[in-house]
Amino acid sequence: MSAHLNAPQRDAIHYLDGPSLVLAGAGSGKTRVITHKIAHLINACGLNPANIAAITFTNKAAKEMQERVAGLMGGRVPGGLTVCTFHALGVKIVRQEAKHCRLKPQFSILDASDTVQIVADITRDADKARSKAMQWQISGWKNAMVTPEQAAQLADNELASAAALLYAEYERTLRAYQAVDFDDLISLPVRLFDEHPEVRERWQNKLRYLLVDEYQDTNRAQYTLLRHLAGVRGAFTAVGDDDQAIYAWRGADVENLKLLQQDYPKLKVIKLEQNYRSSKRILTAANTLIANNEKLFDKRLWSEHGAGEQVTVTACRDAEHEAEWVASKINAHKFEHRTKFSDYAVLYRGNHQARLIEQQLRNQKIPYVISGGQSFFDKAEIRDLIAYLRLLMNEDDDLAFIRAITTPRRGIGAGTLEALGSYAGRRHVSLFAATFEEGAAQALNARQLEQVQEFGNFINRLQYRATREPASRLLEDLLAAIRYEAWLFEHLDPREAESKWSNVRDFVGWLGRKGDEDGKNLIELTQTIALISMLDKNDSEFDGVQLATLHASKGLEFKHVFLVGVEEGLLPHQSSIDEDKIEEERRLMYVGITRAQRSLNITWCERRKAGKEARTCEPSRFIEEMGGDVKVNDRKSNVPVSKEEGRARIANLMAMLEGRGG
DNA sequence: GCACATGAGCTTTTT
DNA sequence: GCTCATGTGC
Repeated sequence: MSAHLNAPQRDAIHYLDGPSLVLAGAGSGKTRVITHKIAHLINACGLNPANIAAITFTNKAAKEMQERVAGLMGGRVPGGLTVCTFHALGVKIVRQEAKHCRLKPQFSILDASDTVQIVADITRDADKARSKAMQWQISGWKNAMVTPEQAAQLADNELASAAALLYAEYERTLRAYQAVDFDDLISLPVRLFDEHPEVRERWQNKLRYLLVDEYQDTNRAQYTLLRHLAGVRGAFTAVGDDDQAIYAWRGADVENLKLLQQDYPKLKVIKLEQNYRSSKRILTAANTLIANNEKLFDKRLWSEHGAGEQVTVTACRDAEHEAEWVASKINAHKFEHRTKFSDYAVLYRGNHQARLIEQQLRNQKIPYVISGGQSFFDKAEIRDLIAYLRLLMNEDDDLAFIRAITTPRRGIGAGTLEALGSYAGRRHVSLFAATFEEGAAQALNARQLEQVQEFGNFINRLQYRATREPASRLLEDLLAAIRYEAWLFEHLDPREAESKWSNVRDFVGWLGRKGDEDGKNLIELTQTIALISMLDKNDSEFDGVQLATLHASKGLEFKHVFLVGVEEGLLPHQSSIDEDKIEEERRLMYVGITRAQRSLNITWCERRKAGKEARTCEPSRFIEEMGGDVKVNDRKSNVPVSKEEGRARIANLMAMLEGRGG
């Protein structure tokens, strides 16, 4: 096993005398280092798996880490081993220590749109963009461990001052709902450990060795949490690459790399510079591009691979043609090289770009998977259902109460809710609790009271059953009781209702199976729902082209990569150009390039629709910065007229026939 | 007082 | 294309 490891990798794995930082270039085997180190700690050092935690930033990375650890450890993740995201670890801590955080263990986790709505509710401001900006500001403060009092001092513009005024009430509102936002999942444990040394010690003794993936993406709060957990022992390995820092917008600070050296003077720094992933031409393009950035640590990636295919740059007429070209190219390439669909990835800057790509892939009968998945939980029908689940778990969750009681419509509208809300506000109780108070009879008229209490009783009955019956049966009964399917078909056109209902079926089926597999009831499932992404389940088996944002692609690799929309204004994004944040965009491009093993195709559009108007685009400066060893495709051949498309269709058909025959 | 229909505006990246 | 915001009928 060790035979596959190079010298620096072995050093990184075997070094256990103190804190270490592994600077791992793209494709240099950093996941291999982390997973082998876990195996080493357990097998060679005799550490109990329950005392080890590997922390990642995304669910996807956590899942891959688990699979690879299992691969090293005889097919199973060792019992008790923690491999999860920062936020999932935060949830675990806050749930277990809920009373110290003044929360009940069944607190709700709010997502981005919930928190924006809370800000809007507090300000009674209909301007959603402004609410969003203020929530953004508050989130930034929380990530930087800035209190409401400090925020008031720091605020240097009108919006920030307004947000500072809101901040404290925002926090009070969350607590009143017995809810936390994503930022709390990090900052609450930090505060907990600040205030309760004995709790901190307990966790330090539980998690005796920490491995942190993508360290360059930690924000201040996450770093503080890491320090609390690592304590003076400093038993941790942080793995990161400053060239792949792409989360500054979320408060990540590459300075944390420097800070680590300051705070742990004995920090052992190990560099991994041999790239195992990409052919030389791709690696050279990546190196040449990233050389345009100021470097924090000097690092030079090299590879033993051959030169490989030339990187291609293709200009397309517009985004439709771009998508069409990519789809045709995949079909043709697959036929020619006898590859699998899952060997291909299409990467893009923004989620909205996925739509056109999806359309074209469907047109050309190419199977695909979209990673990211968050958007699935953002769909109205899924949020409807989650509102019920959240309410079952935590009846103080007023946001969930309002959404559930009004969806589907059951004769309760704004008027009723306003009356109930103002009564609940006077009594300082949740909407749900107010429903059953005697005083509610004065606040509401007889019909309103009856309807509201009927709903309350309905929820109570479900709650009673939720801890006693299998999740799948309860979900079925819930859907039947609220007549969700009928409601969808009554007020939407059949196609839309069909699609929404099918999403609901997917979600319910998935949740039910998960409950049965893990032996969890509905309440327990709901506790983790905000943090998991459902699309994690099927990607290993399914043969489809991978669609992902550049951010979501980090940590993954593909034989053949298509990087689309590489234009000024998109990559680098206009807002980054305006704010002079080009370097992070360049790193994003670097991440995209370094995903590719064998071939890299870059496309850009001469015209792109921005809202209604189509506007003329320039190729991204990054294309030039990659150096001259690229093949620029002739523009005429890129307009996929019927000939190209026809050829692709035939190729596709033949591939299908071939598959059927043997 | 409530539900439904139409229209406008918006899209950077994630937990 | 998809959500939210506002106006009209029951």
